[in-house]
Amino acid sequence: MKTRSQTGPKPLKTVALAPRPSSPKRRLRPKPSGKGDPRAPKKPPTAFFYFLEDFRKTYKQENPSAKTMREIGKACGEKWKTMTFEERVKYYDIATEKRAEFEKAVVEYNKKKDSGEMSEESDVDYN
DNA sequence: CGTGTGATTGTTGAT
DNA sequence: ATCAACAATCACACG
Repeated sequence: MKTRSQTGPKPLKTVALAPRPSSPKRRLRPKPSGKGDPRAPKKPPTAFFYFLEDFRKTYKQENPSAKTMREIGKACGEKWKTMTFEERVKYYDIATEKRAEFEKAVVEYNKKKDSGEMSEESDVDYN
């Protein structure tokens, strides 16, 4: 948290890493110009991400020289589609549980706000 | 030195 | 119903 304005936004995208046949800039991330809630529950990883977590380990073992997620991501996505529903269901189940927990966290998060942490910057821990 | 970018799909909120 | 944004992660580029 610091130097965000100091460093300034870097819209410079050096694509020298990987050639993009077509750059479908899918989603740009507009920076929250407003404020971010420090205790706002973030979205839980999707089933795909859990698969990634497991896949990364395997990929690293077979390819210790694995560069980064970008390469793994593609490999994962390709394999993910080849996986049968039964195999994917395993990860869906995990994600589903996490989502339930996530929703619960949101409720508590709202409670804290109701507690009195509405807009004062007091660093009091209500834990 | 710090941070933004890119790539993957799934989930969710908003309109 | 449909779009857009964000979730983890890591090498690399830029100021």
